[in-house]
Amino acid sequence: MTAVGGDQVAGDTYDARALQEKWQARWAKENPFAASEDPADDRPRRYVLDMFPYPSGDLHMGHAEAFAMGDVVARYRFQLGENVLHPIGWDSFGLPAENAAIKRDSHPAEWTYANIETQAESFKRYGIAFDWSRRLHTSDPEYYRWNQWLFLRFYERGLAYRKDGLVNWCPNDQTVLANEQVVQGRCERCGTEVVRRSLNQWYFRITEYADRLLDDMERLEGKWPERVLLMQRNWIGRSRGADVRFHIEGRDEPVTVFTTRPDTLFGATFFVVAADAALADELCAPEHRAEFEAYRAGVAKLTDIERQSTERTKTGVFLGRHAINPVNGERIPVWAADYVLADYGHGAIMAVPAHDQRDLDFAKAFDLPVRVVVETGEEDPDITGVATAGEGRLVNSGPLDGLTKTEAIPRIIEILAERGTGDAAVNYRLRDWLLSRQRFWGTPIPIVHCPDCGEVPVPDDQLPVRLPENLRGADLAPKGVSPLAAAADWVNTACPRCGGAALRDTDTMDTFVDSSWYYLRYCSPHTDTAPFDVEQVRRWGPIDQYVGGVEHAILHLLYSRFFTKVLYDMGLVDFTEPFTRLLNQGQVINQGKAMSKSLGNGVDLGKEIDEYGVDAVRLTVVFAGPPEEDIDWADVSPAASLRFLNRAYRVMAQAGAASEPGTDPAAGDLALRKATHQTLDKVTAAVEAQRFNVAIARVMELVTAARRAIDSGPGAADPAVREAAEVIAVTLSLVAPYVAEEGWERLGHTGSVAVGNWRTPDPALLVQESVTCVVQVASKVRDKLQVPPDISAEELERLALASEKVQGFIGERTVRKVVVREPKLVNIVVA
RNA sequence: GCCCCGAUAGUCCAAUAGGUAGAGACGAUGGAUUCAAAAUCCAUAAAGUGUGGGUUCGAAUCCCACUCGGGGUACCA
Repeated sequence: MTAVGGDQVAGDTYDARALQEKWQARWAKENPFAASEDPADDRPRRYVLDMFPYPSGDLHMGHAEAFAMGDVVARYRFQLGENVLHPIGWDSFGLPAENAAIKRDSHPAEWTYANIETQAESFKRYGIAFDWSRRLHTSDPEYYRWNQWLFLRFYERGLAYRKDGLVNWCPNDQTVLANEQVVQGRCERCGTEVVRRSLNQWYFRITEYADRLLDDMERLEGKWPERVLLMQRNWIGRSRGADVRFHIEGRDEPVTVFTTRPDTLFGATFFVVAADAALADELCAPEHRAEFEAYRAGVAKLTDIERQSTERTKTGVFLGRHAINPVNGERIPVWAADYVLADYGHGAIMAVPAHDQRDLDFAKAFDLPVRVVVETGEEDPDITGVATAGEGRLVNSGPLDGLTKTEAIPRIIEILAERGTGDAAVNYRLRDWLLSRQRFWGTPIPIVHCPDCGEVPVPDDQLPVRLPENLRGADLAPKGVSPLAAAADWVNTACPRCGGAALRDTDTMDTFVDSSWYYLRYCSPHTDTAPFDVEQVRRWGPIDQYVGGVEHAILHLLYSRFFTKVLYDMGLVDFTEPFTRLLNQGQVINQGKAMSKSLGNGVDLGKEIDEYGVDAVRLTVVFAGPPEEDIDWADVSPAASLRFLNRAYRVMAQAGAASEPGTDPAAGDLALRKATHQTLDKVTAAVEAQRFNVAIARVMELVTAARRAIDSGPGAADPAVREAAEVIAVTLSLVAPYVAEEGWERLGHTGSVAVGNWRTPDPALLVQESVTCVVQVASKVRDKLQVPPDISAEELERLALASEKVQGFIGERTVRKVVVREPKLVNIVVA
């Protein structure tokens, strides 16, 4: 190791591994990143949270990126001297642990907790500024006990309930899934095609909160990524329209349908009931029974993918019944079909083939009449097969004739309401959250089924209902019912109400329940009398900055928002949105493809760290581009990051060797001082705006400026060089904590650089005495002038016109107009 | 199909409220250093902003259409 630039400083290339060990030990001892609970501590409080990891193995590149981003935010807040809460824990219930246990003939806890330890060690090496004392694992009984407690509170409020219904069933994982966990007709985790099964399951009544979940998003505007808000809005899918009641011949009760186009009611030519709805079964006339049953059986066999294919031609059967259109008394045939969904609206529709493509496709398939009721000027849908949806006047619609859609909708609703056959109505695409799972490694549902008392909640003082510990390996294999059912001594229990023999509910909760409120538990992780200490949550909540991947855009984020609103209604939290700001970091990919084991193109985080060191890896992921964009590992260079860090380190080491801390920078080189303060100003702005890659570019400039000052300027001993080096250490600490600490120490400081060292730029050093003004003639740059920044428009115009170059370009032409944007631009418009 | 987002040197990316297209980096080329190489340092070249229109004194930035890429959603009545 030879010193460069003439300064003999020992070790001017840093040894990443040695620094990592040295500073990890120091941080472990000094605990600089613990949040203060002292009520007298009046520093601003800041809650920064990364979505907690699932312990699937060791940390990988994706974690490296996500946590590096979150740490920039947290460390910036630490540097500002704020009281920062930046905790870590594990989302440690879930299927992979169970599958591993089956394979290894062990208990899921073994695999889970071993992985957690591995990840914890890796996080420590990775240098994330966590408060380790708040660590939690959702699979601990001390944690999941409160899932049960919360479930019971939801149950008391009618927000947790059981119902029969068609549910998504994954044949591979042998469990039901929530709607949110079915992606394109496939199981979100294993990719198996999901089928529908009719089962009795537990649900959370999230639909009751649909309006609030939707409307409260207004307050997240500008603070959450626009696309996440959009995805949630679409997912909730509020549509406004009307409920219309149709009398069915031979049935006492009318059947209600929901429509967003009540204005087209006069165009309804048939009526369709979801084939798998109970209503279809009930309405079916005896002479059509056989045909209907055959049809229904065929539909039940289809997977969601087959069923949802838009290519598929419409199918259905006539039920041998007729409905009466409430506005014109027309008799229209009632059909059963699978294009109508049993669980949306009322599971039945009025079909208006002229103005709805699906209804038209059906009408064409079964030769049903098509009646145009909106004159849009488009071709006859009965001929073209294309339903018309444009604007136009209503026709063939009695009292609505001549009206536009916007006029007709309120009018028809009024008419329906007067006759008592309809009302304005709202429907949502969002369904209730199916929360039971037929798997082992999750939170047992704290309900006992008693032959006499029915469904009985387990009393709070008997919580937690612990998972049995004697099941392992093959005992956990999926059988279509929860493995818990096999634990006879666990299942058989006394009814909490009557004391008689009863059975425990054997399903476990969706693990998204765990993650819906974990952020609250961090505020008081050791509380054992409640899920969280209400006072502590009042102090810390809500989260100022949440960081995580877009894959949770609807799942976790929607559930967590729902939980927060319920807890607000219960008076346990005083805010209604859990995550004030959200940052979605991108993914790390390789050569254009997602990294995967099967492709064998994975980048191993451990190897990268061994080769380049933690700081270089962190710098690489943060510098690669805007945080929300994907990083292709083929496009980045950790080697280059390491080179830069060495350069920065050398500047700090040389400045440290040449001067003492506390040197007054005022006497230093003015140009470098200005560069330092400009950098500080720009880095602060970039970090605040979450443009971390730009912030790093600014630090790079300062390193270059300091390098030059040492080599060919005032030299390493100049106070301005020390000032620059210190600012380099402080700003670099957000991404390269080890180099920053070591550099800070080399600069002669004894404490950690990481906390409370951010500086405010000196405004006097930010003002520039002259700026470059561009003078354009006909929008082309023809001259540049050095002018004072506070120059007046008149003066600048005079100077610009006085320029010889400019005059040369104006020539004989007349000046029509002079646009002056002092102090940076003048544009002379010529004829 | 519908709805969003994006496209800037060979590559990744910058460009306050339209106002000099280049901050930073990778790579390339040349040079210094070296017996040579690595490392280090210095220098240079490189696009007119996906395409076509429009608004404007002036457009990467605003508007319209299209192309390509990415994402969401999929019979939601």
